[in-house]
Amino acid sequence: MTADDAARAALGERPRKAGEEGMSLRKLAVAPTYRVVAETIEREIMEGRLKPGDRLPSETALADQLGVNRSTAREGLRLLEQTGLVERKSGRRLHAAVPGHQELSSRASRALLLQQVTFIDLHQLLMVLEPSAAALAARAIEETDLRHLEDNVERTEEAVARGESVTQLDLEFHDIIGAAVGNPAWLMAREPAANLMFPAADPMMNALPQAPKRLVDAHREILNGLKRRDADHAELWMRKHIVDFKRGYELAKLEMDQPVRAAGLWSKDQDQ
Amino acid sequence: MTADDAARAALGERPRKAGEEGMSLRKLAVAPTYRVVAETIEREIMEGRLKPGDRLPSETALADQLGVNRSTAREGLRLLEQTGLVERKSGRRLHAAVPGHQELSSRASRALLLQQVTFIDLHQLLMVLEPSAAALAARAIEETDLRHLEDNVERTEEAVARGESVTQLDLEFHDIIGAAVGNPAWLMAREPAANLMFPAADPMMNALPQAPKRLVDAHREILNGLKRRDADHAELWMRKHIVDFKRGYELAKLEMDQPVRAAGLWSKDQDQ
DNA sequence: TAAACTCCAATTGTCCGACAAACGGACGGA
DNA sequence: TCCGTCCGTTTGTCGGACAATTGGAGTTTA
Repeated sequence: MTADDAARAALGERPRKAGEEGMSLRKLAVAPTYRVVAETIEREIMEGRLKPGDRLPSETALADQLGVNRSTAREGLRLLEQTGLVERKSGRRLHAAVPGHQELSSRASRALLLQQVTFIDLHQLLMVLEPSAAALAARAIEETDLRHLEDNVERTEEAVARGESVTQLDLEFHDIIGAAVGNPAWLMAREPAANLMFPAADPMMNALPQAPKRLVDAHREILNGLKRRDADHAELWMRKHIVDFKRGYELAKLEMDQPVRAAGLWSKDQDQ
Repeated sequence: MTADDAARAALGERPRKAGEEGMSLRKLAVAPTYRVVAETIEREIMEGRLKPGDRLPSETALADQLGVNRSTAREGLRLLEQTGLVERKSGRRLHAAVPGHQELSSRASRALLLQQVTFIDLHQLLMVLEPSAAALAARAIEETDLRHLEDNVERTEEAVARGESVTQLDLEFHDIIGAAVGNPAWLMAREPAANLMFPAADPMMNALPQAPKRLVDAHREILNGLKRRDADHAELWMRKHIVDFKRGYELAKLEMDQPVRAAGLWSKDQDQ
């Protein structure tokens, strides 16, 4: 019995010996052991036997339990590490975790880039999502988020006055509203597109002198709506605001149906 | 010079010797080499030096080029493998690839489950997305997709007649429309939620005898709208349809504000 | 000439063993 | 009780090894 077989036995699989007598063509579609390892641990987490926050066994212990070599176990852990199902607390030890929307949406954004998503695509989606987000947020938003927005708008005004770029602050403004909806699914739906579209508007801001001012005004109105819990007002101005993005893009004569290019922030998100 | 240092040198990093004289507190946040490997290859792909479909170097070649051990290179590859940036063509060899929305959205769905997303959350999002999808699809949908929808509706009618479950077909119907929008960002926004909500409606279908019939009727009307390129009609009926989901859930006295549980299809997507 | 077969080198999956560095605690002293 | 030191653990990385599988090159056959 090879160690390979031992591993599969321990994991509840069947050995994949090729030359057995009287066998009926088993052995198809046996996943590599490292993937079986990852799936095993994933199942432990998804089915609640490992709760978020729990420490995972050490690599050696894990390899031992599963009956595989430590290298193999490690490869399985790498798979999970990328998924976000396990994370490092304080450097070393691995803990089970629930994948945050950040990692997932940054990956999704990258995928969209590779899929040659266009400005129009992003705009089409956010044109639908953002106004509704504003309306929903008007009912659900908490005081602290309102303060964050207030603070954000003030900083944006200062940035405009100083002639600095406002894209980052713009992104932040919309993120806060997205989060204020209080719906994890909503966050996940909007974030990949938002992360690409708002930064993609940067060239437009540079080309049109009046654009940043219009942006702040719109943000201000949206914020007013939210503060008054006036869903219609917030939604209306959000819609105007998003429409403005496209109009600005046209005025600046930027190509809307070309694949968007990665904005500057795309190499720094590697660390997490 | 340890091999570790060699690796970092080859990868353009700086060594992380601890006891250098006159150093100014470097060495913080040096990522493990396997991650550097992954990021390096990822950059090759994102910046177009490795185009989708290209074969990656063999593990040994890769390890050699980067000056790291094969085991380390492998761990880096595992990270990418999960991301979907590399995939196996015909079993063995690795090729660069663009992550498909399927892998990403199944991961996202799993994350939503762990984040305790509720039926209300999912419904709130799809209530906004699906009607617009219908309207947009009415303008963009192609003949072949219309045929797929026609086929889908017929199969759904048969399933209803036979008293079989229609959830899978329902999901498929909405997926086709989502795809017909012709917007990768749209797909990514709706799919994670759709994959959870439509199956979550299964218990409701069982509890309410008239529900499947209403579902088919709505699908039929939506399809009619799409065929006539009548965006308003398609959107209207889609809205009714999605509203019905919630109403059905209420009638069936199912808990809408409890975390949705994984539907059956959650263990089969492991193979890809 | 095209299709089928054979065989080998290349590649992957897995294992074994080893070691330095960093971390986490236990332990003992102030 | 607080703090610094010491030691066992754990992780990151390396080297080498081997069986199974595969992609092709080269050869035979239809």
